[in-house]
Amino acid sequence: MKSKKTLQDVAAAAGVSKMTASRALRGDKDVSSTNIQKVRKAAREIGYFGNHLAASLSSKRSDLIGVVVPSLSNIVFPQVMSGVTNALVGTGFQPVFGVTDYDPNKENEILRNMLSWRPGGLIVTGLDQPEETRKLLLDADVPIVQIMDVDGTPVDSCVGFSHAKAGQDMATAILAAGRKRIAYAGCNIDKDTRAQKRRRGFVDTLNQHGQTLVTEKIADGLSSVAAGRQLAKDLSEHHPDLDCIYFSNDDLAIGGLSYCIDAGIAVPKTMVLVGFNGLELLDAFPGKVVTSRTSRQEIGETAANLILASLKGARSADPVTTVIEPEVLLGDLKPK
Amino acid sequence: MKSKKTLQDVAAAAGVSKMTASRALRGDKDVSSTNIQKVRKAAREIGYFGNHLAASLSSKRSDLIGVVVPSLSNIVFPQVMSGVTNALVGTGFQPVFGVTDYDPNKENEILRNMLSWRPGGLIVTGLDQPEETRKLLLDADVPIVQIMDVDGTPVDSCVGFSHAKAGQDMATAILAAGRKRIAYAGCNIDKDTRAQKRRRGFVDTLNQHGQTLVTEKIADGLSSVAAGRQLAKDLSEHHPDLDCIYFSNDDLAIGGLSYCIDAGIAVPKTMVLVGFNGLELLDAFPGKVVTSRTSRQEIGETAANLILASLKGARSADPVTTVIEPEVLLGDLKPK
DNA sequence: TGTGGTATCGATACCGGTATCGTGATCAGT
DNA sequence: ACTGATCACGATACCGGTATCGATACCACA
Repeated sequence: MKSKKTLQDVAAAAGVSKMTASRALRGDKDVSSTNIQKVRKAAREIGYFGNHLAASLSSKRSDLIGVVVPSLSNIVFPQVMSGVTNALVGTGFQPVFGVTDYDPNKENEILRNMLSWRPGGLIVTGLDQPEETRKLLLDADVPIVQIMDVDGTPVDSCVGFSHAKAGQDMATAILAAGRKRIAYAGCNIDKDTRAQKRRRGFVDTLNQHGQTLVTEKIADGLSSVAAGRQLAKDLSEHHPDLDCIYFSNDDLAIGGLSYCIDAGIAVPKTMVLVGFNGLELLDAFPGKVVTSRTSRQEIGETAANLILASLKGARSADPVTTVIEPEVLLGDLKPK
Repeated sequence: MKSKKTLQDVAAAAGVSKMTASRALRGDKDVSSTNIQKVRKAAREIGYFGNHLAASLSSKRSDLIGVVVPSLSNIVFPQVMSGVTNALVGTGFQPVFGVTDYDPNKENEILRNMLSWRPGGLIVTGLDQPEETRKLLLDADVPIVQIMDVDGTPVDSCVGFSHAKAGQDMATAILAAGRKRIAYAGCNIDKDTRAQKRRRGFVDTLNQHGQTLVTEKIADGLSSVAAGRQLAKDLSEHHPDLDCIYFSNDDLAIGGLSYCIDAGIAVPKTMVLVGFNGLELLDAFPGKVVTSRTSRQEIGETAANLILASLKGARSADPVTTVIEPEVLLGDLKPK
């Protein structure tokens, strides 16, 4: 049992040629049912499982789909990955995940590495890759789907939504609710370009209505509930007259909510807390946090399906951009 | 730029043989510094990146580390994956993730698939694989680390903690706090064997102290905040005299907390809510939920490092079992 | 000058599959 | 019985690298 079994061993055990064994195991045509049985039996008995390395090298294609996400510290990207995985189940394709930590250099390195495995396709988060990485993708000659954003020029296909618009829509909703003393609270701002786009959309819309942010505060490190709690504390202590905090995501907003609850600040009456993503977690606080619900699973599934379609369609299908619009959830916040 | 560049192309461009180019790019010995420069330059200029398929096939080893987790719907396993990724950064090894959805058949299939890529090592969640899968792993001849559990017999090495003991410890703590009317609330019970082990440890310890569960309730589907909220509602409506609910994890417990807050039930005074994992999310509710803090990142990192050590040590190192004990966090619960 | 050692390189043989094409056998139709 | 088509199968040539070993050049030293 120790020695690696090769197709040759299976063939020998089944009394046929390597080629026939190969065909039989892959369900190719041109094999008699007798031999199919024999080969399958032999493979099972000697404990054979294929060698994807050799198979992919020989056939010049692999059934790997590379998926590159910036972070695992927040449930959002695991959910995207989950969507990809679901869409790929039963197709014979297997996802391979890479994590960039929002580092463009690491992203480039990961993509190079993935491409060297000759994947069937690539799913990459975001549209804002540096020029060098972009070129890498353009030259790659595999279907590529960029996800989670549509504000920019995709390399190939694209599934997501406009963060700029999400920020604008939220600002409109907040203004409609009559809020005037608004702060921004974020994390990791220079690295997460999508959060930046939301912020910009939000601020621009405020400005267009003659308003400005009262203040803003950016915490170091990754977003977390604890960071949000601290941000809310700092902001409301320095600016007791705030009536709304726009957080860069739900994790922070929930931290803010936890602070407000403890500090006896009425939410959303006295203070509106705005997040982003619409995490299921918010079910624990019905109506409290204003947010935009994004469909992470659906984005992952759609991206994977685009890859599959493009792979099935032999020649590279035309690039598609699919927008999966977030839904603004106002919760208990009633427009005046 | 379109045509795939091969090592041969690089060699030609650099005016050396394929073999010299190969050595130069891998930093092997026996290459003059002149040629190293020439080859590197040529590779950069024609946009060459290697072919891991060919390299791994030829060298009979790949730098892939397979990581199999049961779920992505909860932040716990992404954090483990994150730990693995961190430990692997800069080592030249790349993690490949698979998700089983707690389905043993899917797990077997994923493992077969991974093994067919001849990975350098395998990290697998849990010790309770069916016999057939266990045999697959035993015959695999790659370093294997099973994680998140130590209650059982590992195939090779193992990193985690005893869920039975975690359940026992928690029961001891709850009894010490004087709680007598205790319910169990879980999800997905038949599939998550580790949650089962905790439950059993918990119940056994209650019994040893002459107590029994007042009731228990299992929700269908995956654990979630919403499910926990509903479980808490059902349990406390049917059993108004409960003074403690032992949830199978923190997600459910937080849902329970959210119900209690809305229902005006004092936590932990009137009702003790117990979870498991010690998610960072609990920072939003300081002191409210009793839980056991597990070190997911650390488990992932340790597992990856074990694989690396075993790979570096040429011959398979002796199996190691590393216990990373969870810490019981009682929060505001004071023993009477 | 002869000898041995070291540094550098290339020819060749694989790694374990798959693509391709050719061969013999079987069978229907005339 | 002969022809052409279809079926089943195997021999052979790769896929794009790496391992191995032998060849060459250069140098130190006897």
